[in-house]
Amino acid sequence: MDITREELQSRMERFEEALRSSGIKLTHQRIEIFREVAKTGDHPDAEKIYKRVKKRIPTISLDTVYRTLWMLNDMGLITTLGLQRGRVRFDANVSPHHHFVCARCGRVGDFYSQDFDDLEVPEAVRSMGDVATIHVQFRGLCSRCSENNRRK
Amino acid sequence: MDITREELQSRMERFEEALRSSGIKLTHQRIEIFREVAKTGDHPDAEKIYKRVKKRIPTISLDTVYRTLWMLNDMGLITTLGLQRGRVRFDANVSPHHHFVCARCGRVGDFYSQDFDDLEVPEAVRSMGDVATIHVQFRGLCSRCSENNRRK
DNA sequence: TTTAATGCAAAAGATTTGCAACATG
DNA sequence: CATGTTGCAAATCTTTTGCATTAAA
Repeated sequence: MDITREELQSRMERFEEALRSSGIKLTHQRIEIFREVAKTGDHPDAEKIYKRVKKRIPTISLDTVYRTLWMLNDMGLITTLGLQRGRVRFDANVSPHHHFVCARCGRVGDFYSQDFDDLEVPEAVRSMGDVATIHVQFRGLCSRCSENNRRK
Repeated sequence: MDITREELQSRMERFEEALRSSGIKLTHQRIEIFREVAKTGDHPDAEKIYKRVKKRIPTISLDTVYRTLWMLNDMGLITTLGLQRGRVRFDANVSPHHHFVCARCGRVGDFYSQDFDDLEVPEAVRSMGDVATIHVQFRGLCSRCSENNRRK
């Protein structure tokens, strides 16, 4: 589930502009780390991103990957999903979208729905704070896992 | 945000029955660990649960807490939320409900909504797998954090 | 009594930090 | 050139595991 060339281009531009306007340096490693998260539709964890970037920057270190990912998260350029035991996964798709998560293997599928984006915020929630984003998550067995199930 | 005496009672009974019918032993520590998660409306992590149970069972060990929590999760008696960096939180409220999460401090508020429980599963999701649960999550600044903000 | 569960200590895994060397603006 | 950023190594924090001991059924 990869992203189009145009979408990637536009994410990269948004990223470079955001860093520049915050006075944060555009380093080689930051660019490659963001590109790696931005170009894929899967939701990699820090280790996976590290391995992929390492192919292009062999001297990069895992802690730089972490530092960069959390910085990008704090700037709102990527988001995190906490879906598996003790491991955070990152998502460069910051446009409103929703997820299907496989309860067995952790596989995540994105989907879009204007109806879900526009869901009304209940009164009970408004009293808790200012809502910025809404996110709907379905859980269940993905088709691959339920096939494996049947075969047993 | 604590639970009524009746609700706690009913959760405890469901728990004991579930273990008994699976042939899993009802140990002192399992009972106290479950009670601790069941009786609170906050969404504690393993460490917090450990500290609380330790007051009543001073010799309990952290690994027993972990083992028990994951077992309860696998049995569907509690669920997990992955909301903070590298730390899993547990929730004994398994009836359908939804969350407001503070983007800054991680505070979680529960709310109920029949409308959200009944949201229609889009075609795009049905093709990914069999949906078992739906969960809507709002993110934003909680009222406490936005007050602190204003004061600065 | 039998078998599963616990506690301990140690390991493993994930993430963070201090600091000297280095690259960007 | 000044300052922010990196890589390294070590530290820290969270979670898991092996094994002898203990307790539930």
